[in-house]
Formats: sequence, structure tokens, C-alpha cells
Amino acid sequence: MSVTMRDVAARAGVTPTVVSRVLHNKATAIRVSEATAERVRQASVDLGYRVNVMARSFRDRQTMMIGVLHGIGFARPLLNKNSRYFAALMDGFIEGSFENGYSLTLCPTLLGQTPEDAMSDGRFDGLVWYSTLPSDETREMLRKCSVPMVLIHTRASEYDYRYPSVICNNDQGIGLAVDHLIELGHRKIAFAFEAGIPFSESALRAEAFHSHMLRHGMSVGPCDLIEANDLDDYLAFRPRHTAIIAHNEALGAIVMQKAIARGMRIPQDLSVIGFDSTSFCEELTPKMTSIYQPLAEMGQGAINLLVQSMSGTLPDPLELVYPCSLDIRGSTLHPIGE
Amino acid sequence: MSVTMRDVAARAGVTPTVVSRVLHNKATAIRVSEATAERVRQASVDLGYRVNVMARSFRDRQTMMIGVLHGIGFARPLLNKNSRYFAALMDGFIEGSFENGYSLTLCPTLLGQTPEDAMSDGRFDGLVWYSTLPSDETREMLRKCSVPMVLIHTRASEYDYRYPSVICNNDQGIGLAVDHLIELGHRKIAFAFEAGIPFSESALRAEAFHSHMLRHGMSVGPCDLIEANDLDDYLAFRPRHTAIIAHNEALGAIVMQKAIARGMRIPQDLSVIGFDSTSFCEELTPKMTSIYQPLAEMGQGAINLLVQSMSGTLPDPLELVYPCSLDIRGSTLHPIGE
DNA sequence: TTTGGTAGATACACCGATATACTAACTCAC
DNA sequence: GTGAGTTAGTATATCGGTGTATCTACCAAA
Repeated sequence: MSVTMRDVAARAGVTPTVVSRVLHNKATAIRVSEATAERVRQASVDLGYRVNVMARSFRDRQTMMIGVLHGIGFARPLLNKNSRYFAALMDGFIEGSFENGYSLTLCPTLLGQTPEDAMSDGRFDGLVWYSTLPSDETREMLRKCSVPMVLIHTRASEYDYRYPSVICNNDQGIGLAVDHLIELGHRKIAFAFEAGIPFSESALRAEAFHSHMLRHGMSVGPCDLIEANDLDDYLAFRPRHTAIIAHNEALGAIVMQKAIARGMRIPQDLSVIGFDSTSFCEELTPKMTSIYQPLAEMGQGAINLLVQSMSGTLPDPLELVYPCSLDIRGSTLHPIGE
Repeated sequence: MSVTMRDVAARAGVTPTVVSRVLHNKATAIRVSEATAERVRQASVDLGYRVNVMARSFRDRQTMMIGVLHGIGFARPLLNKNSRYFAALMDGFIEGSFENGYSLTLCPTLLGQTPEDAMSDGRFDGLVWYSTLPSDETREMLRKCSVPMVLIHTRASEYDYRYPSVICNNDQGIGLAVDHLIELGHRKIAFAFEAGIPFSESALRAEAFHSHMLRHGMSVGPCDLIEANDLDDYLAFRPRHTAIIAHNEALGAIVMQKAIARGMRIPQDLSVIGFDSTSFCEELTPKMTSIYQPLAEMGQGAINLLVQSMSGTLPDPLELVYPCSLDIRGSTLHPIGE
């Protein structure tokens, strides 16, 4: 059916070994005379030879494939609600893989499947753990298992993992947002988040909000933290806050939408800041001020770390922390006098 | 390193052939006594044996992998501008692949690479052609090449392809939108589209707009077709239309945003309808009325067609056409008297 | 006793690429 | 002219799984 190395060898009047040397193995290709090499190359072109990657993967125990682990049923809401975010990250994964000669395979995993399970059939050279807030068991499992893997949105140091990891500087990003609002004159600032949503970063951002408010001499009480489910109730009363920072852009959009539905004007009555700052923010009315994290770069950086650790040496440093910036758009303004 | 069939065989006191029969080959497993089979299963569990899928793929010339072809550089704008749409479709691909026991690999293709190129290294059993508006050469190329493939958003019959294909009923969908607007009392309706954007469906939708307006006794002139780049100019004059149908939801959102920026009220001054109706429409203010196409189902259906055609028999019918529906939201209203 | 059938297992080749060991021819120094 | 070194190639084994052919008991029928 398909053209193999033997066919090429036969046509060039040599053995398969020579063909392999000429076409693939740069190192030992010097052991072939130029005349023979040229004959082989010609024969290869004539027959339209392409290496069988499955045969090679099998032999070399190296597949040049990276698996992106994601839970079944987790994919759907993730894609729907945060697809722009997901797309940017995927874009980085794809780009990084391509540049390193790897291909990227989506690997839906059933509940309870470990990275070692995913690796055990020899399909992948390494994995991307598209991290959710890990449960205690998951954390323990991750600490135990030992496969080439990179973690997104999780700090290796925090959990004592031996994996490279990529994260944005949540603290610094939230700091920019708080500074911006303070500078505009806001003093009553709230933080909106989603409980029960497995983003480990949500907690980090809430914490950062705390500390940066404190830095500006303001304390944060329970009333200054708004859970997404309580948003309607919260807005039903005329909120005492003049600005809200949301833990991601999807929630920021919802805050804006619900506030507008209640007759509030944004940004005049309420300033809103999101987190992520994909192009989604540009399509809202008003366009939403948002903390930018370089998702595509992070995705690409993650793959680079993974490729390095697949080569046998754990990268140093183990964590890559990307700085955030603030994209100021139309959803923030100085507070209008009460 | 890893546990192979030989290890299991040794522990169970049999040959690898028996292990293969017991664990994988249901058909010939009857040729093994139950006592032996049990010993083998136990040994397999004891050692934590997992089949080496690369070895099997190599041997069987079957990889159980489906490749989604997408051009480099095409991915980025696609993901950014239409990510919700893309995500829904991907979701269907993933689901369909998983259910059929296949895994899904993203396959960035360089310009000029054909599906046959993508198949020639034996990596995939079949392909998804994530179709763009095909150029004449591309069309010719697709007609010529012969690999297991399914086309999204392209009608096989239209181009005389021998591939199964999946598309939504654009004509019927646009019909629903026109009917809705007519029913509300609109008579001055425009269609907004993006020239140069390689969505083959854009043209189909424009055509459908034409015919459905005609059905209602209204003619469509050049002024009733708005190119996205001219949108600012168009809106600068007080538009004579009371409603606009956009060729997709991303453009619909832009129309709304730009109109609002010009001080128009939506839907009071202008009704807007998009196409796709993902959850993105829910997050806009006002929420956007949109023609729904069942992207996840379409993606899943596409994989099913592909799986069938990979088994050797071309599905009949070759085209799967999914009906659209209309999700009526806040961006459409009867026209306010002039 | 021979023949035949069957159940239950083994032996072996093969998929395609390639690392390794080996061979043959030729060159060159002593 | 012999041994060492070099160049250009061949022969072979192997990765892990599995289809096919084969082999060995053992029992039943002729």
C-alpha cells in the first residue's frame, strides 16, 4: 500500500539502513558517499516516500505527542463560559508544540484517572495538566506520580510538586487593579468571585485583593466579597461599593450586565474590572477594563518547560511567573459624588 | 521499563499469544481455558499491564487518531474572534471521538499541505477538514485527493466532493430570522457580512437573505448589504434600515456595539440578529437574538460520519444538514414609528 | 490399532525504522 | 608486504502485539 523504506532502498540499489541514514540520521549520514545519497534522495522523491511515524514512535519509544488532560464534562462548561481564555491558552499550546516538533492531543480523562494512567499506554511523551483547584486526594496523587508533565495555573512550590509550572503574577495583577481604582478616587471596592468553581487562582486573587487594600490602608470585610450567586441580591440593594473587581472576565461581564439590567450606569455608577483581558472585553458595552495575563505566551512557555523536562532535566527555575498588566477601557471611571 | 505482554505471560506461565487472546482478542479467547484466562488476568492486574498503543497502532496500521486540520495563523484569528463558536464545535469533535474510541489531535498545517500529506505519515486514521472558503486550487485538490475525511460547513454536493459533510441549514435559519423581523413589522432590513473572511457559509447566508426577502415581496439592493469595514460609514448616516441580520454572532456583537456607540438604542432604534447563538449572545447587553445552529451536535455528527467512512463504506446520505432555530432575545423589537 | 477430531496451548513471522555489529575494499605507513 | 586505519556499505536484531500455522494430548469412532 504505502511506500516504505525498503521500496526506496530497492529503487536506489542499497539497503534500508542506508536510506535511513540519508533521509533521517544526520549524524551517521557522513558514512554514505554523496553519489549514493543523491540516488537515495531521488528514489525517495520519485516514490513519494514518507516515514511511517507509528513505526518510528514504536521503535524509539518516543511519540512526539503531548497530551492535554482535561476531564470529561469539565470541558463543556469551561469551553462555554471561558472559551476566549481557553482559546488563547490553547493557541499557546499549539504554537509551542508545533515549534518543538510535537503534536498536541486532547485527552479527555475519566474521573479518577491519573497522569500515570494517561502515560501508561505509551501514547504521549508528556502531559499538560490543565489544572483545576486540586482536592486533597488529587494533590497527594500528583505528588506521588512521576511523569513528564507541566502544570498550568498552579504553583509547584505551593504544593511541593516536582513539576514545572506556569502561572501569572496574580498578586501583582490585582495590585494594578486596586492601584488604578484608588487613583481614580475609589474607596469602596469589592471583589466578586465564584465559590465552588475549581479555579485555584480565584483564591489567590481574593487574597491579593485583601493585601493590596490593606497596603492602601483599607480593611476588607466579609461584605466586600461578593459571591456570584448572591449577585442579584447584592445589586437589589443599592450597593455601597463604587467599584468591583471580578476574579475573571466572564464574571466581570456578568456583573456589568446585571448592574445595567438594574438601571445602573457603567462606569458612572459602578466601575468594573475583570481578569484575563482577552478580546472579549472589547466586545462588551462599555468595553471592560481588565487585568491582562499573557495566556498565549504562558501556554507556549509551558510547552517549552515541558519539552525541557522531557529531555530529562528538570528546568530551573521550576516555576515560570508571568507579569500582568492592566488594560484600561471604558468600564472604570472616578466615582461620581454621592 | 514498562510492563509488556511477555512479562504477563511469564508470570502466568503461558506465551504472549495467550495473553493477547485473553486480554484483547475477544474472538479467539474461546480457545483459552477459563482457568488459564483467569491466571492471565490476575497476572495482568498484578503487574499493572497496559497495552502499548504505539506497538498496536504500528502493527494494525490503525492509530485510532483523528486529526483536525487547521492552517497555522488561521487558528489565531479564528480562536480569538469566534472562539465560542469554535469551542462548541470542538466540544462536539471531542465528544464524538471519545465515544467512538478515537482521540483527537490538532494538526496545524502549513500552506499548501494537502490532506494526503497529513495522512501520508500514518499518524491518523481520518481527518476533519475545518473548512474555509476554498479557493479554486483547493477545491480541485480536494476533489483529487482520496483519504478518509469529513468536511465541516461545506456541502459535498455543491463542490462534487466524495467526502461526507456536515452543515446547518443556512437557508432555513435565515428564513426564521427574516420571518421574525417581518412579523415584528420591519420592512427595511439589511444584511451585514465580512468580505475576505474565508467562511464559505457567509455567501450562503447572503443568498438566503435575498431569497427570503423576495419571498416576502421585498427586493434587496446593494445598499441593503453592509460590508463590515463600511460599518462606521454606514452608521454615521442615520441608517434607513430598522433591522440588521449579521452573518455571524461576532459581527452581530460589533454592529450592536458600534450602533450603541453612535447613540442608537437597541432594540428600539435598531433590531439586530446574529448567527450561531452561543452563550456569548447571553452576555451582551442587550442579549442578542440569534439563529441557533447546533454546533456540538454537528461536530459529533461529523465524527460519526467520519468513523463510518473510515470503516470503508461511504455514508448515505453523504451530507448531514442540521436545522436551525431562532433564539429570540432582547435585541429585536417592532420598529418604533419614524 | 489406526484414524480423525477437538481443545488448548506454542512457535513464528511480520509490521517499518534504525542502532549495532560486522564486512569488504582500499589507503597508507613502516 | 603486513598490520592499522578509514571509507562505504551490508546483515541482523529489536521494539510489542497479534494472525496464522503448528503441535500435543486426549478421547471417540472405525
